[in-house]
Amino acid sequence: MPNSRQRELPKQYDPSKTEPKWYRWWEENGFFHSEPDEREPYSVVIPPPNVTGVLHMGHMLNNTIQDVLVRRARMMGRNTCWVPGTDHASIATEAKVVRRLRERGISKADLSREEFIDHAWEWTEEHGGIILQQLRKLGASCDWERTRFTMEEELSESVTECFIELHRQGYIYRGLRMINWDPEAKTALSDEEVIHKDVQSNLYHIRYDVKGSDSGIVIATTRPETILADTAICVHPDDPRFSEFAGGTAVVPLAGREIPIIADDYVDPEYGTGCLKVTPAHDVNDYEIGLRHNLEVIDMLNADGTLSGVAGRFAGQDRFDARKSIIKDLKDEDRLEHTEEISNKVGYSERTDAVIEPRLSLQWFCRMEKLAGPALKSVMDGEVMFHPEKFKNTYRHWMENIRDWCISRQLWWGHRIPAWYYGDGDEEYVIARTPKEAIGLATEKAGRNITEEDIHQDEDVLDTWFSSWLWPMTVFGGLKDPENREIRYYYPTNDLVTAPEIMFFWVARMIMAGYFFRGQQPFSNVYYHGIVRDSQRRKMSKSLGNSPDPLELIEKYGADGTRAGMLFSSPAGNDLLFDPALCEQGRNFSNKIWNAFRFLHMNMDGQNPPAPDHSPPPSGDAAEAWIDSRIEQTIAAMNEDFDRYRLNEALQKIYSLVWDDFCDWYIEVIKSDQPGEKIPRERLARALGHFEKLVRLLHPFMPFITEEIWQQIAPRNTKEALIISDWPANNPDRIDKEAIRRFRDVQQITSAIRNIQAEMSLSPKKELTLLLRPQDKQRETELNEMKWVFRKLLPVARLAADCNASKPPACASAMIGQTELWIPLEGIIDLERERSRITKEIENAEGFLHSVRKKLSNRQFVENAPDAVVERERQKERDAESNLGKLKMTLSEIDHPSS
RNA sequence: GGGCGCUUAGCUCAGUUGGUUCAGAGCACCUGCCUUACAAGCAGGGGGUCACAGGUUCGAAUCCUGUAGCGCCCACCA
Repeated sequence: MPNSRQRELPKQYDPSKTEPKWYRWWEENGFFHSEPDEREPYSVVIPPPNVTGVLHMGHMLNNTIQDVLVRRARMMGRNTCWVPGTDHASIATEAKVVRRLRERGISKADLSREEFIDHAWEWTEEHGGIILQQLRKLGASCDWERTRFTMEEELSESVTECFIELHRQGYIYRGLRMINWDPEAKTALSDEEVIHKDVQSNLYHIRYDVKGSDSGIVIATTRPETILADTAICVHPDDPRFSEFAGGTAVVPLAGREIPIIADDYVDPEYGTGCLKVTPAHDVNDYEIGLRHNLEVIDMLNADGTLSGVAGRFAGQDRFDARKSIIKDLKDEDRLEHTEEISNKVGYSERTDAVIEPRLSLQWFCRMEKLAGPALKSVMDGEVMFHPEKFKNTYRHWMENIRDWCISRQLWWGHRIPAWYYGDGDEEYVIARTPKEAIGLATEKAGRNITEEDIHQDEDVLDTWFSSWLWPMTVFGGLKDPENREIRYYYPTNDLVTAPEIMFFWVARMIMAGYFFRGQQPFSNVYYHGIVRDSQRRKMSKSLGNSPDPLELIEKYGADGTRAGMLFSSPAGNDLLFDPALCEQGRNFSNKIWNAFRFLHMNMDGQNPPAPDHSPPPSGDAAEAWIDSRIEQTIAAMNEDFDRYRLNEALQKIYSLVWDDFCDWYIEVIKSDQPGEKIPRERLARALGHFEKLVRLLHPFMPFITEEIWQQIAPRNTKEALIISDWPANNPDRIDKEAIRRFRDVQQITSAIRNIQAEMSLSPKKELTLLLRPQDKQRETELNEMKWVFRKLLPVARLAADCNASKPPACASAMIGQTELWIPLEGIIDLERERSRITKEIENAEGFLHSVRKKLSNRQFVENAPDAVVERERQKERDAESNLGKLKMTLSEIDHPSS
C-alpha cells in the first residue's frame, strides 16, 4: 500500500494528496473487478452517459448514489459488479457531429454516409471515455474492465438479434402512420421524444368560399399554412348553423382547390367557429377523419420544414415564414375575419427544440401492448420495486395506455435497420443479419434469383433506446448467448439508479425487454433521484451559467466532500437543490473526521500503536457502554435506511454519530487530564476500535478519506483495504439502553451547567461546585459513579450527588428531569439574572402543567383513553407539580435569601 | 382535459400503527469563546397557529371532506 505512517499530520485534511493515490491503488489491485464465483452477486449497470458528453451535476448525483450502494454491497461480502459504459446517443451525437462539421464549413449533405460515420467515430474516439475518466475522480468503483459501448460490435449484433426476434414474432412492423417529425434533425421521433409546451398562439378565423353561398364558411386554425393541404371542411352533423353546408363544396383560399364539406361528430361546435378545416397529412385527428371519409391526403411539407411543390408559390418557404406570407395574403383577400389569442400546447423536439410537425410517414414500429403486460404486472406486484413507491402510479398510467413505438430514425449514426429490399419499391423486403443472408432469404421469398445488385439495406437507423433497453442483458452478453455464465450469474441485476424523467424512455422498456427475452426482470430495485437544480429551483443549464463544474467542485472540496454534499439534501425522488455550501459542509465534515483521527494519532505510540479493540465494553465504564451502544444503534438504523434506499438519512445518522457523539462527547471524555499526557493504552485501543467502525460506516459515502485513515489504524491481520473490508456487523444485543439513558442524563446535566455558565457570563474556566439532588438512591449512585465524566467535561472543583441534599444559599439552580442542580455562587451570583432564568423555567413548567391538567380534567379522556395513556398523563402531572414546587421554592429563596 | 403528488422553522426536509415534552433534524441566524484534534472549530441561544375551513375522535401534523396555492406525469380539441 502506498501510504507510509507519517509523524506530523497537517491540521487540515488535503484531499488532493490522497484521492488520486487511493483510486489508482484500488484499481491496480483489482478491487473493482468482478468475476462470477460462488458468492452472492450484486450487480448494477450504469445508466450509460452520452459518449460525447461531459460530466454534469446530474451524473455526479447519479453516480454518487450508485457508488454508495455498490461500496456498501462490496463490504457486505457480495460479489459486486458495477458495469460502466457509454451510449452512442444517436440523435444527440449526430446533432453534435453535424454542428462540428458545419463549423468546419462542411455540410452533412456533402458527405456520403460512410464519410459521415467516419467523422462520428472520430468524434466518439476523441470524446468517448472523457466522462468515464471524470467518474474516476468522483471515486466511482466501476469494473472498468467491463466498460461497454452501445455501438461496439457485440452490442450492435445483439440489437440486430433483438430486431430479428421481435420481427419474427410479429412485434415489429413497417407502416404508414402519423408520426412526429423533427424538421431540424429531419427524422421521425417517438412520442416520448416530443415535449408539449404551453405557448401563446393566434387562432386565425379564415373565411372559405362555398359554392352556391354568398357568405362562405369561417374556420379557425392555428396553423394557417396548412390550408394548402386541406382536403375538406368539417362541421358537426347536428350543428344547425352549418346544416345547409354539409355535403357542399368549399374552395381552399389561395389554392383555389375545391374540397367537400363533410360532417363528423369529432368537431366540437363550441370551439373556435365550430367549423374545422381538415388536413389529413399534417394532423393526427384530421388523418382519422380523412380515413373515415375517404379524403385525399396532400403532403405539403418537405423534410426540412419548408413547403413542398404542392404549395405553389409558397414552395420553398419555411413553414413559419409561409405562415406569415399566407396570413398577409389572406388579409389582402379579405378572408381573415378575426384573430384570437389563445394558449395551446405545441410539441417540441426533446433534442433539437424544433417545433414538431405531425407527418404521415412510412416507419418501423414496435407493438407494445403485449410487451407491456408482464412489465406492468411485475412493478405492481413488487418484483421490480420502485423507490420511492409513488412512481408506480406514473408507470402504471403510462403502461396501461401504451402506444406503438416508432423505432426508425432518418439518421446515420446508429444501428442500421436489418431490413433488405429486393423489389422495385419498398414493398418486398427480408430481415437479415448480412447481405449474404439477405440474398438467400430474398431469393427464397421471391422465388427468383436475387443478386447483390438487387438488394439494398434500409437507410434508417434505430432509436437509441432500442439498444439501451437491452443494456442490462447485453453488457453480460445475454442476448447473443442467453445461457452464458455471466448473464446467468449477474442477471437480474440488483439496483438501477436513474432519474424519473427517463422512466418511459428507458426503465419501462428495459423491464419489457427483460421479460420478453429472459422472462425475468432486469433489476429488482429502481432508485429514482431527482433533477439537480440550483438553490432557486432553476434547472441547471449552460445558458443560465448556474451549473457548477463538477471537477472544480472536486478540486475545491474533495471528492468525499462533494459526494457528501450531494447526498445531504437528496431524499429519493426529490429534486436536489444544489448549493456549493452543501459541499462545503461535506468538506468540513472531512476535516472533522481528519481531526478526530489526528487526536487519536497524537495519542498513538508511533512504533507500537494498539490494535483497535472491538470487544464488548467493560462493565462499569459508563462512557464505553454508552458509545458502544450508540454505535450499535446507528448501525441498525443505517441498515434500515439502506433497505429503504434512504441514503441521505443513513448519511445524516453517521454524520451525527461521528460529530456529535464521538467527537463532541466521547473524545472529550477520554482526553487525558494533563495537556501533553497520552491517554491510557487500553482506552486508546477502545477509541480506535470505535473509530475504525465509524470509518467503515463512512466508507461508502466518503471512500477516500476513510481509506486513508483506515490504512493507518486497521489491525495488520485484517483485509488489505477498507474498500474490501467488512461492513460492521450489527449486534443489537449489545445495545444497552440503560447506558444510553445514564449518559444522556450526564449530557443533559452538563448542558444545563453550561447554560448557567453562559447566562451568568461565567468564564468556562471558572471552577464550580456542583450539588445534585437526584430523585432516588439509584440515580444518586449512578451520578456519583459518573463524577469522573463530569470532571472531563466541566471545570469541577467539587461534585456531590445526594438525594437528601438541601439547597445551599446563593446558588444558581436548574431542574434536569427530576434531578435538582445547585451551583453555589456566593458573591458571584447575579440575582437578577438568576431570577429571570428561574422565572422563565417556571413559566414553561406552568404551561406544561396546565396542558396536562386540561387533558386530565376532561372526563371523556379519562373514561375513554387506554389506561396506560391516562396513567402516563397522571405521572406527567405529578412530575410537573413537583418540579414546579421546587422551582417556586428556588425563586422565593432568591427573593428571601435568609430562609 | 385526465391522473398523481405536495404544502411542517428563514431554507431543505423527517415525522411509521392517531397518544411519552410531538412540534423535530441539518443548514442559516444571534451571543460568547483562538479551552492542550479541529475557527473548515467549541459552547450557549432564539425561531413554527404543522396552507386554510370544516368533520371524525376522549385526543389530529397524522384519518375524512372541501378550498386555495404549487409541482410532476400523461393527452389528438382545431
